[in-house]
Amino acid sequence: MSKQLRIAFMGTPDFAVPALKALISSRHKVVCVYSQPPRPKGRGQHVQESPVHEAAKAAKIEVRTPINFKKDEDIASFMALELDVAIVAAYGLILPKAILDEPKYGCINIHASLLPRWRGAAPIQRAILAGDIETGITIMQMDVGLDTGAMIKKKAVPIRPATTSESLHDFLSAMGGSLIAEVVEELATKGELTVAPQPDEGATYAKMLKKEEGRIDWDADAPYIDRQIRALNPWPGTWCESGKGRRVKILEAVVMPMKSDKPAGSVLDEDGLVACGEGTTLKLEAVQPESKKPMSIGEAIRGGYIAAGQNLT
RNA sequence: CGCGGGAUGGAGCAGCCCGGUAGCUCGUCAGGCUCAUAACCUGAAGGUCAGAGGUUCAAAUCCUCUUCCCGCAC
Repeated sequence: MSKQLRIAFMGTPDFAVPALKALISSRHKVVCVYSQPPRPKGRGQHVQESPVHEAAKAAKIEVRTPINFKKDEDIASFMALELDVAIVAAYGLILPKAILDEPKYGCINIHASLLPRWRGAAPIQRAILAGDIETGITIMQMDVGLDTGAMIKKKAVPIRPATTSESLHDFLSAMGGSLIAEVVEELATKGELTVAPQPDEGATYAKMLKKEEGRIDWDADAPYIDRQIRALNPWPGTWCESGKGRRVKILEAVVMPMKSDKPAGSVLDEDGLVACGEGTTLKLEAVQPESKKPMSIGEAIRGGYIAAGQNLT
């Protein structure tokens, strides 16, 4: 049997938690976890530890939350860990070369796309928004570029018409956990990694999502708006305004085969059919008015939030 | 103490400002109609009005506090 590896885990949001847990339950040793520092968050601005931070604490692993790796002392304490490898998943910090090169086998990243497509911050959402038919997980050796390192392992999953960012996120998150466990075990057994250089050809960048991208432009065609709803769910949410400046999130909708010559944004009937760009139509299924809980379109209409004949903007 | 909205039968709401018998659209149940139906007609059940105090002859409604939920911001 090969040796037990000393691992550091670096990650922040929910996405990274399954990977951390997979490593904790492996035969290897997670000696330290790095995460973004606790910040005021959410309603009430309470200071909250990141999901990875909490998971690490629950497992009684030392957690470090440096602002960045510019200070010598932070680099020194990282070196003092005498790592075999560092596993990075949605950490939220750019790692300097000194850190990348420090562990014996370098730093390995879990990325939620089929690289080189969708390098960057929001690969899951961008893949859905763009209408890709598949995406996946790439495990790669990190280098100084942004998600440009050599690829170790890749696994694809289909994007179906009902796929949302939320469901895809959870699936890829779990898959990332099992893949990284395989890679680490492989590394421990063979003492090296088989890597394939990542081509720049076909590379695209997944820019961070902006709040404003969640606003619906009813002049867009229904298939696009549908992808927008699925891609931006649950964050930042897809929304429009319905009378009186009240904001309404659209949680679910389906593209309908009917055509309409009504102005984009018109609510056509009591079932929530809405006219979109180029004559296409979209039927709303579930919405959430400002200050209210999510509800079906039927409830929203009975509640007076949406009415046939009105214009959504 | 970041800003704001909300809590009323099973669901979504109205009523609150100007205290005085609990209302609407649905759902549920029963009966009717129909070849038939998620349709239509008739009827019924179902609510400590989030909780606790206070004011009042009288509180869903006015005052105070508590709990929970949500949107924004982040």
